[in-house]
Amino acid sequence: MSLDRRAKTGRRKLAVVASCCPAMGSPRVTSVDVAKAAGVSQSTVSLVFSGKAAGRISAATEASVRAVAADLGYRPNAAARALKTGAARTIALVVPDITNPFFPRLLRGTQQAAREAGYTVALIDTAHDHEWGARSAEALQSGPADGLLLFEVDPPPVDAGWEPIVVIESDGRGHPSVVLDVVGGTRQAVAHLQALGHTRIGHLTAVWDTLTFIQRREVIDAMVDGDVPRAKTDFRVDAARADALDWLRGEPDMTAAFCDDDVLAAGLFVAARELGIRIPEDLAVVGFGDFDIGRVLDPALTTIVADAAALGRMAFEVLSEQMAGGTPADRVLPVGLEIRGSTVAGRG
Amino acid sequence: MSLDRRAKTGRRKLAVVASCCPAMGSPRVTSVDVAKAAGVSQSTVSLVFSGKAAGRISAATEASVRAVAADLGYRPNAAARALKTGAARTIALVVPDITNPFFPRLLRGTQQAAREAGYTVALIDTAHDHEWGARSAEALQSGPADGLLLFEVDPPPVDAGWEPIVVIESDGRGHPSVVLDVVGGTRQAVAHLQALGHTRIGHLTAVWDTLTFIQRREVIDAMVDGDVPRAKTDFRVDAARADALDWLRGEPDMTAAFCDDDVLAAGLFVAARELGIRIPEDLAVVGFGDFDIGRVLDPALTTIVADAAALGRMAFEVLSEQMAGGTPADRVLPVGLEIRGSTVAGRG
DNA sequence: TTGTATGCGTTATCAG
DNA sequence: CTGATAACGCATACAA
Repeated sequence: MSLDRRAKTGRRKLAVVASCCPAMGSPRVTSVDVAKAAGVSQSTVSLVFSGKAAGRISAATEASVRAVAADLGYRPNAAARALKTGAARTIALVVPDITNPFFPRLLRGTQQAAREAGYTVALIDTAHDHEWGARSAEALQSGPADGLLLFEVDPPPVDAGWEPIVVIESDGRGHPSVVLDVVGGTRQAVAHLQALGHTRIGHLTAVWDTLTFIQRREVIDAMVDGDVPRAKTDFRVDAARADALDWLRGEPDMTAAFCDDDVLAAGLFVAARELGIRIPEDLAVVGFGDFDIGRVLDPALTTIVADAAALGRMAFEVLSEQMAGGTPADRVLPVGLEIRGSTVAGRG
Repeated sequence: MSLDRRAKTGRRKLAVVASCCPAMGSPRVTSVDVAKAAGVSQSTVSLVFSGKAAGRISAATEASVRAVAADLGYRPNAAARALKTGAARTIALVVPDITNPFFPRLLRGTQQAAREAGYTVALIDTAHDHEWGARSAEALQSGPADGLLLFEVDPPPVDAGWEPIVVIESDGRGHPSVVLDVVGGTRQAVAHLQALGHTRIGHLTAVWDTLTFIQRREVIDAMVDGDVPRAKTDFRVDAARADALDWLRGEPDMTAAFCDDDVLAAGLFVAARELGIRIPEDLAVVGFGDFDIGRVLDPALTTIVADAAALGRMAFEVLSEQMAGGTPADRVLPVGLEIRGSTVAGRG
């Protein structure tokens, strides 16, 4: 009974709450409140705020509704809208390590594209916890996200309880995928080193056996004669430095190294510095990614330029197509070799 | 009429959709579907999945409900739950530049804390677009997020249509805030330089006039005699390098520089290298943040260590308190000076 | 221990 | 051009 009365005098509620205690909870203004205050029906308010007012609601009415709404501080409730429409206008991007400079750029590109399309991006950083990644993907499917961008996370099977998914830099297993031209980039890098006369080329590689790293290993193994000196390490400067220290000591006749990431290359630089190994005279180094950390090294790092932002935008486009009901084709983003001082003395 | 019939034979829908065309849209399984298939009521299913089954639903029933649900691929609809409960179990973190190494770490810390509490973090990167930041904050209040963590974004007034907000590294204007002990850190750094005998100490500062940078300027101005050589620059290595080049040329008698960020310091290093200025002999350099980019410089960068992850965790804790209805106190996170080779030769 | 009924705030389909 | 009214899927007081 008293509830009914409250509903009928609901308009007064606002003033009361505002002057009472905002901390107690948000004074939620609904479309009904706006309708009452504006003297129109709730559906009119809805029409105005869902952008479907054109040609259906008079300009005067719309203006007054908007004015009243602004006055009351009304905002459409996202949960209710999502429930009704079945779309949250949110996508999730799941990445293994937001701490690696590649991923912030990926996120930024994704977010730019998403923002233009009116989508919000929720970023999930799994910190290389595969299970957590998989569970996040699972959880996100329940509805918080209308679509998923998965970087190096095993996607759920295509047939399962299901939602638009695009896979980045890994095997789509049926889902559309977006990848860098890792094979092409690695070939360029190795060819560059070989053109410089290097024959004993090492590979400082990631500890993870995911598609992108497997491809690099395969390309290098195929292009380089004999066995390839190889060390696996974590994508952190200190870890890379420590592992590179051992590696360099154990491979005295290695004259060039391909690193799976600029961060690894930076670790290798530090190790080389400690051992008195000169770059590029004693050791030529190539990285992957083109991060700031490679540009400030002395000499600057030759690297494979990967446009992470473009990859993110591309991934969003593909996801868009998929959310629109299409069946997008896989895409490959070209990469380029940027030659700097770490392979050619006196350069950059 | 036909709608009613569909509702009644709804259970069959699943099989049809599954065998037909998954790409057409997700075969949404609802708690009603599960209830029917399990031969229980919808509320029983709800009880099971909202974790309130203990002592109310028999173990056998619960097990069978779960089995059927798993079989059908049921996931509770987040929007419906959010609508009903009024909480999305999501918070948003708004940052100015995810590309700066500080913020990924901040995010990671926030996410760790949030995850433990069962919250998801949505990251919004404004790319230093203040308006976009403000609008995001506005938009997020509608309900996608139960609470907001705002880094260097002007918070909406406390009294407005309202939601829990914690402000990081800026003026809360009534909202609880979490900040680094920037004043203490800057003091330590300047004192360190002065103890080394430097008197002409410059300041490579940010182009933004936000609280944290204003504080640093004030501390330095107060501690250093005479005018302080100062240059403003963007938080990008190339921008910092370019600006530092001019700055160094124009300030020949400056013997030490405090940089607002390790990224700026890295730019300064590159510029100094190009000009043949030796670090630390000709110029001692202190950074802020303790990023990888400072560790790989030669010599390594003396810096103010700011634990971004801890700041993120702290911010989430404060937000938690607030969401729980409390009125948390502001908090300050201590920072420490890490002395390395860029100020003291032969060190690190 | 389980089932029934109701409403969260929206959107969308209709009459008016 | 506008106003009732019925879902959307879940949670919860209450009845059984």
